[in-house]
Amino acid sequence: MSVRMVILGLLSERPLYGYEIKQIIEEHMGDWTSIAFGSIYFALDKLAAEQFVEKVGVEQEGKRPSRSVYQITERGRAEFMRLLREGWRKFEREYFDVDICLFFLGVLPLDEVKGYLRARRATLQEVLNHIQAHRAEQLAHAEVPRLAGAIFDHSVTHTQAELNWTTDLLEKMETGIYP
Amino acid sequence: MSVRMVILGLLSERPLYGYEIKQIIEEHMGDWTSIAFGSIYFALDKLAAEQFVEKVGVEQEGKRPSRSVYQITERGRAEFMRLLREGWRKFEREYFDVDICLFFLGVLPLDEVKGYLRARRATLQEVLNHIQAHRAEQLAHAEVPRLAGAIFDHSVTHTQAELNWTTDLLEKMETGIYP
DNA sequence: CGTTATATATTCAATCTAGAATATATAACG
DNA sequence: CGTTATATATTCTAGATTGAATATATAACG
Repeated sequence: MSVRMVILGLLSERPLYGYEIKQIIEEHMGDWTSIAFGSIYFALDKLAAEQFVEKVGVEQEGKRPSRSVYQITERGRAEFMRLLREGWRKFEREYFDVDICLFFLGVLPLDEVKGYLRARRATLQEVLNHIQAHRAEQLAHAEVPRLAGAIFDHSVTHTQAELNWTTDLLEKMETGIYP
Repeated sequence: MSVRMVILGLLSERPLYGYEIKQIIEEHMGDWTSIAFGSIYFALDKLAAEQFVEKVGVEQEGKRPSRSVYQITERGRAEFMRLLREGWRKFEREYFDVDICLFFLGVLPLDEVKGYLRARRATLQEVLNHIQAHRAEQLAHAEVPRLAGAIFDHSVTHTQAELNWTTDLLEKMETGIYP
């Protein structure tokens, strides 16, 4: 549902075509979301069928592929607000593949797994550094909305949480508490 | 990929049929994973076509629907180990719908959003209490493998992280730092 | 100036997922 | 004992998602 939310949100500011939406997402939201081309065009089709958006025309620059521009409708604005309310209200549990790997610990040699955990720990530390550096850099530009800080903090918090958990698990494995 | 991993993992212990796999997942892994019927039967079909599992026969108790029992093959065991290695190695960034809602803050009245954040904070605290109680209860039974503790900790860590972030964001909104 | 790389714009096939629909068996209950 | 609820077992459809494939335009570079 977040695909629909992003598209309606961006279209609520001005009319856009598919490729442009992809570009905006990558440029302005790339740190905390990712949506494939297929998903965007699929969602635009569906939203148009539901009359939440409508095709306002087909532009073409020179001989480049023509582009279908969509604008949001009144119904679409209402739907966007509904989706936002739903998004704020719903709390989704998230699942981690690593938990499944851990559940089947014993299938792979223990030392091999410890190696993976050490690598994960290192990667997580790198990711954390990267996010924090990127955060500082982004927020130096005053143009970025203030809330961008909160969104960065979200990533930082969860990455730090994952790093803490990984470090703790590895320590318990190395001192023989686990498995 | 986690669907395949779970199925191959469970089949690596003994032959099972689809519904049984669903039951085991809900009973033993329900706290940290969830797989729908459709996904299980789809994956079994696919795994069979790839010769990672094979149908060993069709049981039937009385006049109940017959059940197709699958067992893992040697190729399947190798594939399972490959998937485990891949699972340990890959680090997947996760995205949160709430970040998108936050990006579009300003569309809904600010007080309404604050209300949602307070509700989220309360829900998160409840979820945290619930996990911790459940964790204590589960680990009291000595039969549960020791690593179950680590998996619970994973949920606890991330739920706590989410709670911390939410609390912080709300505080900044209430003291006027945000938006 | 010719060649290669990159950017523009969309479509498509392949895959995966959730959950309702189906159909029957047993348990529960007054 | 009849009715309702729940458990067993799978199938099926509708929907969603990804990433490659397609086709052209501009930039880069020696």
